[in-house]
Amino acid sequence: MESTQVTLPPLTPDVCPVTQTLAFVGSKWTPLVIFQLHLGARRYGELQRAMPGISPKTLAERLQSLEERGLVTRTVYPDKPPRVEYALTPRGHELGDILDTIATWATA
Amino acid sequence: MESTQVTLPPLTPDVCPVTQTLAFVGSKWTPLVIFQLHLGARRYGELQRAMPGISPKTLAERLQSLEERGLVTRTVYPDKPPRVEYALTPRGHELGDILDTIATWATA
DNA sequence: CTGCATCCAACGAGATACTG
DNA sequence: CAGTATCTCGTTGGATGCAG
Repeated sequence: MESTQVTLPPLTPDVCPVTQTLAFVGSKWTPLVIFQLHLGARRYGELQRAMPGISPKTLAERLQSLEERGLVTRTVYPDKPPRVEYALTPRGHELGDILDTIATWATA
Repeated sequence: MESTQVTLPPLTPDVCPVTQTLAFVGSKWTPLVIFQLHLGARRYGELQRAMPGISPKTLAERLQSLEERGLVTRTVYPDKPPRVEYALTPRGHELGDILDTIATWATA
């Protein structure tokens, strides 16, 4: 082969899949949310307590974005009081693995 | 082994190496700059032409940040007119490889 | 050619209070 | 418990003009 065939993106940020991915996971708190869920399913309140300083608004936003992108599932158990559990999808765990790689690189 | 040993980060964004890395590469145009340099050394003007729409200010900012973090080298050839060449360091190429991985994941 | 200085508009994210 | 609604502020990045 002549080049390593990585589906070379067009050169504007809006249409580059890598740029879009990184802009998304680069938003504040997102990596930590993924890390938490990579360890296992978590409830809303657990996540909030695990990440001191995150606002409810931001946490909800992150979880919704992740759900829209098919990276997490949201499961509602109609208990009383209500219980909602978040978990990574297989594709979300793949991303979690990539974050692990970055962690290794960043701390080397 | 019991867990995959990834030096679990503290749970606030400011001190998480992964968060810092992703916030940085997630800034606009940065992935594309790295991509370009991952293919080979480039001059300032070449980069600007390769990425239509990037402003000189932003390009300069990105290159300086990358240099400060030890990911690119800046070489000045005292020609007339002046010529400046940018290239990835070994560590920069490692990051480039990670971006390739993300590209594969993102386009799968 | 390779940048730096300035000004400005847009977006992201925190604080806080309130609801199903 | 699990969010939503506002409001506000800081930062990012684009446009432009000037300098070495």
